[in-house]
Amino acid sequence: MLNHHPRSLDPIFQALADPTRRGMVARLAQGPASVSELAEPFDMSLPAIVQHLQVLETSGLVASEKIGRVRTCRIEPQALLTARDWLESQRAAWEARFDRLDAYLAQLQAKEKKHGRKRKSRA
Amino acid sequence: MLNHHPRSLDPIFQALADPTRRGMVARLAQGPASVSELAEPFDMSLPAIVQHLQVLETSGLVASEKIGRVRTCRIEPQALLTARDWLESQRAAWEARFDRLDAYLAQLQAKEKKHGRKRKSRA
DNA sequence: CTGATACTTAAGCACATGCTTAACCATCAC
DNA sequence: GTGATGGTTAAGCATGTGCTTAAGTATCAG
Repeated sequence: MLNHHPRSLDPIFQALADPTRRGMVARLAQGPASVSELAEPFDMSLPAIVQHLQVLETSGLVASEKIGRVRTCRIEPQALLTARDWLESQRAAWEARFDRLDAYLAQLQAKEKKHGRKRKSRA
Repeated sequence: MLNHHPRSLDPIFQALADPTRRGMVARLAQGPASVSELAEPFDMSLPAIVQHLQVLETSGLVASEKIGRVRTCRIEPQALLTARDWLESQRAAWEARFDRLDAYLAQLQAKEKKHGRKRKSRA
């Protein structure tokens, strides 16, 4: 059984629930960038950008390292995978139940065609 | 080119950034449920549950219909897919850049050796 | 050294979020 | 009708979020 409710998903989804932070993630998916490079597309003060960056780092989606006076940020793909896998497992669960329902309905119809009386008992 | 920053991702990720709401999504992935059924696993007042449900509905992750006095909720798989696909596209972008970097490094190494054989550096 | 660059820290503020309790409304069973 | 069931609405409150400006630190360029 998969672990469906790890608390670590909280900060990941929280971090992704903001267009500025998603923009940063998308930028970093193309390769590492400095803080100012990350800030450039956004009409926002640098402290605001740094705060977004802290949210991303705390969530584990981004890591960074300071060399000289430049902080270089890179994406942390494992956190991305953690979120994607949770979503995928939910989708898969939904589809499995959909398929079971579908099979059940097909069976119902098949039996009705033949005899119109016999029914499977399982729900 | 895919549209990477639709605003509709905001409420979806926001909705998923809470363990109670993820629990409800996981429950609904197994099949429809009433409000009280959804509330049952959580140590929380019913109005709180209904508020979480509203967040899920506004995000498009869940839909519901009231029949008699019972509101039946079901998952809305398209919203789940929207979120999953964004994550997957970021992961894919990261991997593509990783592969390009890898190829570049391999090429560098080949040139350095002048006559050296090609090597895979990503075992 | 001097000044510019690249952040960093601190404080403050408006608004959003996640609960609560109390009261209310609409079925359904009898 | 009465009462129980399932849900809804309203109000309030503590805490969190997303910015801002102002001021500070550390490095590099000359």
